[in-house]
Amino acid sequence: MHTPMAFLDTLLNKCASLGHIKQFQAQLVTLGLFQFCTSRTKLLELCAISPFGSLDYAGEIFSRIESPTTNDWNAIIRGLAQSNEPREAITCYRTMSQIPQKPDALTCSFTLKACARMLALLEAKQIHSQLIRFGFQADVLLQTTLLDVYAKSGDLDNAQQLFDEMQLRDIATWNVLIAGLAQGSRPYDALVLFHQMRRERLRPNEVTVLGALSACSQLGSLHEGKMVHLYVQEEQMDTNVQVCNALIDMFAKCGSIDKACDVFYTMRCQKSLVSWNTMIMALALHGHGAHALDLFACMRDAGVHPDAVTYLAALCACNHSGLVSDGLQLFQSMVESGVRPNVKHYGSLVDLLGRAGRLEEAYQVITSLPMVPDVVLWQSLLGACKTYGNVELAERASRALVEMGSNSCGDFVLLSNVYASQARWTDVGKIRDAMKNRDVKKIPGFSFIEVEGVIHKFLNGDKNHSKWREIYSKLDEIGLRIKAHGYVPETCFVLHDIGEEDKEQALYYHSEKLAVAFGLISMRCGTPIQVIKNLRICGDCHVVIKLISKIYDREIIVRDRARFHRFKEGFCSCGDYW
DNA sequence: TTAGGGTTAG
Repeated sequence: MHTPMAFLDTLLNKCASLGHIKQFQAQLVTLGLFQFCTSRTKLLELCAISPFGSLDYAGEIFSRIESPTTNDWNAIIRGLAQSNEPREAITCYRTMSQIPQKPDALTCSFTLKACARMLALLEAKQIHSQLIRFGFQADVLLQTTLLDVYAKSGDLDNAQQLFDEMQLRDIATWNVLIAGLAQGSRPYDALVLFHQMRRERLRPNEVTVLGALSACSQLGSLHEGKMVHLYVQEEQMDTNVQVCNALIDMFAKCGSIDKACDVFYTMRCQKSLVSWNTMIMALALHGHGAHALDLFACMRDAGVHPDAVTYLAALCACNHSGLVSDGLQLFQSMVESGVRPNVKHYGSLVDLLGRAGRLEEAYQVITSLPMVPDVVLWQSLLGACKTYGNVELAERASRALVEMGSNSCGDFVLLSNVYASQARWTDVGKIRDAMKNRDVKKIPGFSFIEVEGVIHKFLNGDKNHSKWREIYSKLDEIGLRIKAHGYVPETCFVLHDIGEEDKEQALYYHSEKLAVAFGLISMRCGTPIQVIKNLRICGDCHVVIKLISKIYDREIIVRDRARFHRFKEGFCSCGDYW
């Protein structure tokens, strides 16, 4: 014998379309139960959050409730938090604070989720203080949600503090902080936490591993990455497609394109679109353009449809390998296949045209863009103008950059280099003055190198390393040897108001050179030296490292912001294009 | 009754 309520619940469980939801609502109204029974709240929730529901219709149901309960509000807020308009969830939460039905821990949880999606730190802090007032703070799930908002919004100090203060943590709590640190600016701390977790005999799961791998990728730490890989194999997590994708990305970004290929080709699970995208991007990063285009063709044969990321990766591969006509064709086929190019795709197109010396066409692309151009497009054009010595177009690009409010050091240096290449020294001087007057933003360059599992970091002109004297004397030795090979410092890469000799000094001690010198003195002969730089590699360093690879017969790999440079026997895998 | 953590570009 069923009670009427149990009967309603059974019926509700069978709802699988908006039509069913409407029929159910009509039943409730007919039976006179709509205003009073809990089934109404369940119905509302179903309508607000299930894929076949409708948030708009949920709003309509909600508006017919005479006095909505906290649970009714929760259903709506939960729906809004996962919608395209998460801000509405916060608005709703505020409205709710003014009525008799007070928010509960769940209301806060859903609203915080909305904050996390919007990176709304301020709003999250307000809710945090209310949580303390309401006495909800002991709840692990809620605390973890809160921790997640702080971490995602970049307030890592608060996230860390919250974590330290928590009485009770579970695996999700650790995962949130690890992922937050990894995606924020503290990948090293993420790995420390990962190891601490293992020491405390907690068992990292797939989510933990994804965070740890992301940290390894950023640090370029092959040593750490291999350890995580080992753990993945031990725990048989390599059947998880996301873990495999993260492994591909990690190996590629840590310089080991062969291992990345291994993982890709021997995956035990079904490859996803992301697997293909990651692998194509990995090959692009290493300048293996032809292989990347092969894969692009293979994925279509495998019935996987390329998306905007795939096209970007493939275009990037063409760019980095100098496959200009392939790239232009690819862009065309993208438009034809209905994938709408975004500003990044146009950026690649400008790069391709610029690289081919088709500067006017590149300029036309930017000026006829169906969207607002970003600074990167103009910067690409400016770079191409430098390569081809086109002063007039370089000035136009610079003007555009200034109008867009760009105040980056690199832009000024590029224009100055264009002038310098034409021996227009008065103009070079003007740029220098402009830079002085404008308080130009300069992102400090730094480089990492991993030696025997320890990561060493160098800034330009850094003397903080315990072996700095040996490093500097190695650089002096390098300086002498490369000059004997005909090296002339390209001081146009420096733009300070200093004399030529000082300029040479400024170049000598660039962070990537310090890291390479440290590698030479501390790593066994024959071991490749691998360095990671946060910015693009400097032109002079590129010349110097090519020479070092030849004179010292050493393979040197530099990962910069854009790609890998593999120096061997005096040549670089980028073919001097970057 | 209902909650938290996840891979590619940028």
